[in-house]
Amino acid sequence: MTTPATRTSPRKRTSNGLTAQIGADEIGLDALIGHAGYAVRRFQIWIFQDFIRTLGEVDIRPTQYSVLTVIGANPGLSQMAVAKRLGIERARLVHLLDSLEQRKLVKRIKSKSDRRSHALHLTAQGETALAKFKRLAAEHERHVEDKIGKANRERLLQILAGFT
Amino acid sequence: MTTPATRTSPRKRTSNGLTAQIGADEIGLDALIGHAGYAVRRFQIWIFQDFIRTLGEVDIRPTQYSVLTVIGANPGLSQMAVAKRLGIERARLVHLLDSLEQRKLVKRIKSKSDRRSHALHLTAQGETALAKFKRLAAEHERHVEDKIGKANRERLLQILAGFT
DNA sequence: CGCAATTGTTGTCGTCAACAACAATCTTCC
DNA sequence: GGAAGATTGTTGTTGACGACAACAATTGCG
Repeated sequence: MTTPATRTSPRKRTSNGLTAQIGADEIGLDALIGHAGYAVRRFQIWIFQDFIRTLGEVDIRPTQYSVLTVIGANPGLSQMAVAKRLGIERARLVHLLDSLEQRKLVKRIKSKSDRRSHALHLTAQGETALAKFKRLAAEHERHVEDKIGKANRERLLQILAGFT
Repeated sequence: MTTPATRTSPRKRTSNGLTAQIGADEIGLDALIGHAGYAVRRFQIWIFQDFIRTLGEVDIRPTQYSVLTVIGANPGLSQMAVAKRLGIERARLVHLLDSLEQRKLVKRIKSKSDRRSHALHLTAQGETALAKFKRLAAEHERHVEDKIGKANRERLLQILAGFT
């Protein structure tokens, strides 16, 4: 937990001779505390690890989940549209869909109105699978609540609503 | 950042129009909204990009900045201690320090008390450089304030304080 | 002393963002 | 109607990053 945030300057003389070995929990972060990016990075690592662990039994990672969710809610989207909406490179989405298609969760249907693009749909298997994924994702979300508190999670979502 | 330049393809329905092409901003996220992880991921991408851009003139990335800050505040630390404190693999820290040492910002001093380890220090050049980095980082932090609001940034730091 | 643990290092593997190039196809404009 | 330009999906490369495994040198402990 390492909460002694009030520590200021734990430096011990080391300039030439003996090296002062300090425990990791005694090291001052100084300017790092107060940087939103640092806190957000650490939190994002934690939250992704919990997501990956909670959905480990179904082998679904956060990005895969977001793709499935968007396709499920908007059948027929093109790869370009999905990529743009989720902030994923379309080059990257190709591999993601290759994987999901091999697992029979998604299918690419050649669009007749624009033969360059594919209309993305969930398979029947994908629909039922996504339902299970959503239950597990909800469980993960409860872990977040346990970690930072229900009210804080709500506030967090509210603060960051503009980025979704 | 959900690039503002992606204002493309305002077309919505092709002439024969079987497949409905929708603009990216009209796509429903459904279950994705309400997931803390998704919002945090998008926010983290935005904040890192702004950090990288704001400190682009000095070519310092977030991880490099965190390493320099910790060493600056705690001279003489071993690589192990820095890695543990920042949640970086010690294997990864090797390359980070190689780069920073080549740029004459950091020096590894062989510890006499434990000849396995190195005591990490900023060079004189590193000290003055870090001062400049901190000014630019503060500017970046103001961008965050502009984006989500001063009060929200404070609240965010408070909520995520346990992860630093 | 001898053996386990630690430290820095090297290497591999997989994820992810950012680009670049390309063929097929569509749109636009002359 | 047709050439020129843009878009879509695809392949490939690069670099940052996290996770692991193995290794030599060194330390610490039984």
